[in-house]
Amino acid sequence: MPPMAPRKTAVFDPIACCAPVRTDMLDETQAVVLADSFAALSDPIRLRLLSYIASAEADEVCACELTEPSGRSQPTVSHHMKILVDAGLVEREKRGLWVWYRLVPSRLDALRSVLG
Amino acid sequence: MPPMAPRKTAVFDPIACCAPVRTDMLDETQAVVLADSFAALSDPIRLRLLSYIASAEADEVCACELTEPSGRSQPTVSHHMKILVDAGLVEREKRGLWVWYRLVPSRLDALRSVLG
DNA sequence: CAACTAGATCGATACATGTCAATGTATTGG
DNA sequence: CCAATACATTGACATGTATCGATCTAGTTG
Repeated sequence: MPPMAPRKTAVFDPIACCAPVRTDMLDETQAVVLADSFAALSDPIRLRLLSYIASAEADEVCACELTEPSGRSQPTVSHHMKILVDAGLVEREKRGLWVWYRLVPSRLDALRSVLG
Repeated sequence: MPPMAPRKTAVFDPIACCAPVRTDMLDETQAVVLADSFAALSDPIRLRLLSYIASAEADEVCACELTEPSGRSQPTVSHHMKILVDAGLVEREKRGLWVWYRLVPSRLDALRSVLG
């Protein structure tokens, strides 16, 4: 049996905004929530969709603009956008026939801070 | 057809350390690499294992110490640690019978900066 | 070398996920 | 109200992933 190192106690702020992965041990519940967020980023198509919106001049992008650059069918893009929206990384707004997507920067910042 | 917004051109530094998701559109290859990294973080057990190592007093943790707090079998823990190591987030060193794991902070920082 | 041990690998199973054609739904315009 | 349109949902399929018991591998110790 190798030597035991002492461990810090886990003190956690339930606000999802800044779970300190690198300073305290995550409990089961926090881990599930965070894993879901990272799962939304774990697909190349979704990363490209997110990046496409983020890199647009305008702060929102029409859904009709996403199908072609992603190289996937319309239902597939719709499916992936739903995952990004459900993860809270993107906001969806329907205006008339069209749907517009916007980033939710605070959520991206939150995820970023989790890695710090 | 809704109004078209002009788009920035994608200029990319192939060094994985700082792909700017929020300022330029990712190409296929970058997206796959990054998606793999986030996939390593997309499981609650792996997040807890990572967090366990990160929150330890010592800068390395014995594999034998990981099975019990994770609540999974030894083969399952070994499987998840391999994924973290393959993703470059954790380093593995075998000394005698035991295996020791260390974080790779630069990789975590890199992933963090991707969200910025 | 033989017995023991820590961890990796294998094989099997159950479940999750990406994908698209087909169809459904809501909104607009004639 | 009817035809057209933009997007969502459904159904089906293939692939990927988490899990664990059983076994293998490599290092240690007598």
